[in-house]
Amino acid sequence: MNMPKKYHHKTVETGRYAAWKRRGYFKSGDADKPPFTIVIPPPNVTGKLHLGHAWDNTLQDILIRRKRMQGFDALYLPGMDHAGIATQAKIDERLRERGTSRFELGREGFLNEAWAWKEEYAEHIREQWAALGLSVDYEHERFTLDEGLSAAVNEVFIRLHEKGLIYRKERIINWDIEAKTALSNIEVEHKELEGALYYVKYPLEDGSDHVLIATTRPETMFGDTALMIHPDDDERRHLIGKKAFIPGTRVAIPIIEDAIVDRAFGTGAVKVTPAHDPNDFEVGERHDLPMPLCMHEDGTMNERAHRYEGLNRFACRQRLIDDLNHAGLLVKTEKHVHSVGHSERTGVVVEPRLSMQWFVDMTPLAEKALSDSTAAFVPPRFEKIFRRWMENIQDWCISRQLWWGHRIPAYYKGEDIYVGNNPPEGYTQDEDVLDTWFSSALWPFSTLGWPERTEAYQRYYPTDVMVTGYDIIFFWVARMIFQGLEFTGKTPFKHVLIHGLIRDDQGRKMSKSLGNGVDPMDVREAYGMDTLRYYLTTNSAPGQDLRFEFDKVESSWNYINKIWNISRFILMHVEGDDAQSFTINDDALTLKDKWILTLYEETLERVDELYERFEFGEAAKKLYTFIWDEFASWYIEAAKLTLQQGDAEIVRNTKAIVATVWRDMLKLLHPFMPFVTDAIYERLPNKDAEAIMISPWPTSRFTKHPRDARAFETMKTLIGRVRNIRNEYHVPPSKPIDIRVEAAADVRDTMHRIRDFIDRTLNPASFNAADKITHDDEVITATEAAFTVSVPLGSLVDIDAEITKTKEAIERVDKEIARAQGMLSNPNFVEKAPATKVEEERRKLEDYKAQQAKLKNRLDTLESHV
RNA sequence: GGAGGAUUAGCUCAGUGGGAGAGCACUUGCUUGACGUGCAAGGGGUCGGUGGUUCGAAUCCGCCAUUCUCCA
Repeated sequence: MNMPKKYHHKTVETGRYAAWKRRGYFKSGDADKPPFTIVIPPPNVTGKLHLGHAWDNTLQDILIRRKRMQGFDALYLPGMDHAGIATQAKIDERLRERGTSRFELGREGFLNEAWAWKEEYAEHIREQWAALGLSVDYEHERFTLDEGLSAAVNEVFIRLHEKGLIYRKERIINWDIEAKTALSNIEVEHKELEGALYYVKYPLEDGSDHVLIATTRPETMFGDTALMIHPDDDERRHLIGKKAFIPGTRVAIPIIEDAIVDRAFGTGAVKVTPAHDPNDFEVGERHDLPMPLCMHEDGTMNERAHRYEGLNRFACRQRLIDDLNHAGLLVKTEKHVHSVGHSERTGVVVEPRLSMQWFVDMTPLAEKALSDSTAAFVPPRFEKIFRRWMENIQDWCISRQLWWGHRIPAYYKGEDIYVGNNPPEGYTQDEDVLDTWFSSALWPFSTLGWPERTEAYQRYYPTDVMVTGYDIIFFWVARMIFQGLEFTGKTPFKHVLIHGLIRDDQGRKMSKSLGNGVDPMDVREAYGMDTLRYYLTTNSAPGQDLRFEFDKVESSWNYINKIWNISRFILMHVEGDDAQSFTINDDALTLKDKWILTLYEETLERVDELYERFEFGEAAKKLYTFIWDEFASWYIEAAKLTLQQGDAEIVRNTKAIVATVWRDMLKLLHPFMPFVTDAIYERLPNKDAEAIMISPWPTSRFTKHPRDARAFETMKTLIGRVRNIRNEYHVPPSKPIDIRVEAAADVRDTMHRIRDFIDRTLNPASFNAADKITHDDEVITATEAAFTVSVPLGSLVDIDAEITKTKEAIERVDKEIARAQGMLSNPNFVEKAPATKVEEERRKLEDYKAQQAKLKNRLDTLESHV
């Protein structure tokens, strides 16, 4: 026995992962077992994993480790995502620091840089997976830009195009002026901002009057191609067909009518900028208006803005407003709160911009997803979120003006477009790449070899559980579902386990800008990865956010330290024993043995059920209570005596029970804390496998003894009541006390059976038990249904205080009796409530009545003393 | 505007039809040979408000309040 007194996480964890990997424990492929598959949500190759990854991945590892132990061919498939915009931005930054740029390097040179970057960061990520203890099968590791996965992306693009579900059109898209690429709708975050509504005069061409327009974006006036009023606008009806000048210019635009105008907003007349606003674009199409852009791709004004050319859009707005004001064309400015789109990637205000892009026609795909998806969301409420989004789906802009990604398999020659894998001579490929999520959507099957019908694909697809945060249900889960159904005919996973987000100790989202992030590797350094894993996965309810608190991390550490010390105690007694000696002899079971084995069975059943329902917090809590409050605090304490004094067979049997129960508890804990359980398991003389992670998951094995279990619970209560008396009256444990117990024969018999334990826990000077006990001295009494225990404390006894306490106890019991009688005298309850409930209430009522009688006697005795 | 979450002990959170729970914090005592990062005992809550369903509601339903999030 050379276990240190204190749990030392570094010693425990160092080298352990490498050994598991070396021995091939993570490998899948045993065809004799049923498959169980989880694909990792591929982290971006941009950098480090954060606490969110640690949480998400640990949940996956918990599921996988348990299923592996349960005899499944468990495949936990790892991989990474190329993360187009994010990675390209990082590489651009690196190049800038080096004094160069991707434009200087050219596309090929840039891609070489990008792949070097990927190799570097992939290695970082693998190191972090190892630190997390993830039992991933590296032989199946994939990257979204791998050859096979790229082939899958091309296949999907080409097939959707053939079906007419992918099209190329000039439309208003969300333009990120910083990344200089299109974004999809869900990559835009809407924020309420206080802006202004500017009231601007557009002079009529004939000089007779002007039209007053209210706009939040005056700088786009250089892209105006009409003014618009409502057909029912009688006051301004005469203006229709006339022309007005864009203020400050000699550019005349027509005044048109369209029912889309909201007459209640602003002045009831609006400007139309078809190339910079989605609604105006529709108007432009309806009225066949020209659609000029007035900005460059970087958000600066173009030549149409005349003297404002080159200014960025906001600087232009400011200057323009000043100038209009001086020219008397600005009538007024009102504060105006409105929703402004920001790039989810770069944070800049998104510019709606007319642009030629590729789109997926979502309608038929969404319909199929809604009717055919069999994904069971956990918790179920998240399914509603998925469905609502699908029901209100919009077409998906999938082209990105980037270099790092899957280049679109479309080729051009003059006006001709070819989409496919083998372009004819003389065609040049589209410069753009696809949205990263376009390839992520295929992840559950592209990683398994699709579109080839590989062995892995046929064996492991569809996958079993997808674990991810609620923040990417739209981005990812929904898209995997419709692409899976479209291309494999199956929902790509049976369950979707949704977890929340990690927040800081004040409930704020962790973010770089706030600087409130916590690095999982720092937590590992201070507390160990088992502590972090346990903390993350057991401290919130499914789907709920988690507030990161070091106090709780610490209490998780304390728990593992407790587990360490329980193990230490057990190993002190059993280490080196012959493996054969751990067979439990049912004929030699003591009361406490029957109690703990009964509790063990109940715990195992319940924990398994909770695991199966993904209720890890509850499962862990159940284990915690069993291990700490029952097994350690009572069973081991009682076993200490047996191990010292019992006869040889009882000692052997006690060791067998302790070792068996504990080995199984380590197994139930293993998915949460793989390192420490592995380290302890390997020292056990009764281990049943080479390593805990490949050992069999415990199943029901003991007979339950409910009556003995209840009898032992009564003894726990008895001991508790006497301890309470000692504490209340400040009688130190070292001072022996007389103990008298009034109880029926069966209870007295039980007490007799655990007399040594009573002696040890209560330190009695004398111990008397009888049917009826009368006292002629001053005693402190505790009354239960099954017994009355009294301790004579002489002058310490305050009769008045005892009377008060007894009266309070009677009041409590009276209340309970009233409650139970109320229920039982209600015919509706007796008829409608389950029979077990009714029976339970009857039993309680009898217990309370018994207790009440004893308390009343006690009160009489006390009062006669006064 | 629509949808959803949260509201339970000082703090952070579980629980979810049938006697209010945990961790931390707090009080008292303890050199009990696994653990003082521990052991023993204890104090502390009209489960946001309100109406309803039910024999019975912290738990289910309606409304209100506060707060957070997503969507438009």
